[in-house]
Amino acid sequence: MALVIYNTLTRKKEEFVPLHPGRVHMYVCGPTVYGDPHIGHAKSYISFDAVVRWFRYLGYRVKYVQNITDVGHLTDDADQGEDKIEKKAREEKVDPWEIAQHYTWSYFDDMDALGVLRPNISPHATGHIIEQIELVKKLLEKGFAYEVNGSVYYDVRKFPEYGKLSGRKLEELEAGARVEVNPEKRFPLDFALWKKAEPGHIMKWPSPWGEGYPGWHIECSAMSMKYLGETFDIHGGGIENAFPHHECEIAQSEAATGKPFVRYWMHNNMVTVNGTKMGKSLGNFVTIKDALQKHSPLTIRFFILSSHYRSPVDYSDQALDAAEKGLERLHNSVRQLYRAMGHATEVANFTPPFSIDAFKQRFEAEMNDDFNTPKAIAVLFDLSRELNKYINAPGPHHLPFLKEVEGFYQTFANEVLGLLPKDISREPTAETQELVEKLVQLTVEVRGELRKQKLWNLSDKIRDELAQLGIIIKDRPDGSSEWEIKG
RNA sequence: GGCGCCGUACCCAAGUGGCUAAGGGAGAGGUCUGCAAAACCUCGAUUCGGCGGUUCGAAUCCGCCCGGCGCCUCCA
Repeated sequence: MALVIYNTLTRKKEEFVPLHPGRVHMYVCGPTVYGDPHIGHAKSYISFDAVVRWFRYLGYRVKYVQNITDVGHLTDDADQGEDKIEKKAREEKVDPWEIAQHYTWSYFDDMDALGVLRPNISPHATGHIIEQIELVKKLLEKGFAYEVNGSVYYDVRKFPEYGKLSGRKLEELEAGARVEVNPEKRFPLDFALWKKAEPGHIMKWPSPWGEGYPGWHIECSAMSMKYLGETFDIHGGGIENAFPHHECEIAQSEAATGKPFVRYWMHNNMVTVNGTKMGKSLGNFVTIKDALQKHSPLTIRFFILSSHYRSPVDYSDQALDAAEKGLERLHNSVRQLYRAMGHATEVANFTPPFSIDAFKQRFEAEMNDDFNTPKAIAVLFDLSRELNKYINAPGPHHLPFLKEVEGFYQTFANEVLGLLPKDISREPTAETQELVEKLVQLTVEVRGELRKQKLWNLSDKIRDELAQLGIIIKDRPDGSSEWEIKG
């Protein structure tokens, strides 16, 4: 079954055909590192993480590039105002390079915690000044840009296709323009490729036009084409960046190379709070670090993947609590599977109680339909229901079959969606863990004796105290007990 | 004002022309249990914001209306 992707450029789902067979070249706009990442970032990068993981499952060799914007992103309207990183640096009374470094690490810390695989290349804008200058020079040579007083602007009227991604026309944009026009611009919608550094500006570089710094949009064109080629497969990012950021990237890149820039544009929708967009400038954001105080990383990941990447999702603690319970249900099922594998055998004349292959096909079909993670998750729940029924039925259970089911969970729940805890199989990782298990086992056995003697007060006390330590005891009908450590 | 999206059970959330409208949470009843937890079984939208229209057939297409949101200025 073919993979189809919703392409913002055509507003249709299209079959994915890679430019180079067997390979996917993909670029996703990374963060501007002037603050701790929030749940909105989590949605974007978890969504594209699932996309990358799915391509890898399908056998593609993925080259995933995600930039770090550490210069050039201005605070206000188009090409006015202050550099966001310099502003933050002034507020915190440190230099801008420290700000960029600090929040870059903060970003990766949070992504690591959420199980987001690192990109293959994480280029920094400040590390690619030369490439950006070269691109600006090329645009000047080709007549798509003009220099005014040490700054260089892109002449959007020279690029007739400007607006093709976001479905806008220049006249409409001009009419709706709400910001004061920079007098250096020939046309209100022209945008900065290079900005002259005003006195006191710290992050600046020499250029053919004097000391200055690159505009925001140019970095993505320069870096994506450097690492992925002048035409590449997929460019992703938040929907709010479709215009103007991605529109400008297209204009710059296609004007410079004369070739199509990107084949498939993918945009994730946003996270809302009480129905309103979560955004840095709105101040209604919840940082990932804050969220992790209340919810586990897997819960956040599960919550994000439970809605489609192109749909908005409303963040609330209640919603996260519900997600946590749902995810726990899934985990219980997998834990039960590992427990059952411990005493399963070969069953003669075994008839499978359900078809694993059918589940696999369903899962693949859902993911191939524009990465429909909510439906893929529903498939996991359906499998868990079937598996629970089988395991709860009188044994013995067929080990090869259970192993196949395990393979399913490992492949799809773990490798593709990243939703299983590392220790889900409860394999002891160290002697100490073994010792803990033996001690708990001993305690549980003693409690079993107490229960036989109907010393309920004492046995309940042991159960409650162990629960306080995170060890949950579950008594079975036949008088034996199971236990597990809750993370 | 321009462009675009959404409105599905108590909550979250799939489904975009045709089998019984996924899945999760919460809830109710049941099995099991000394109790509890977990697990399992059963129940829950004759209906998809409203009103019209197209069609043999629509939650799905078209029109209007109501409500919410996004982009058009920085934001994943």
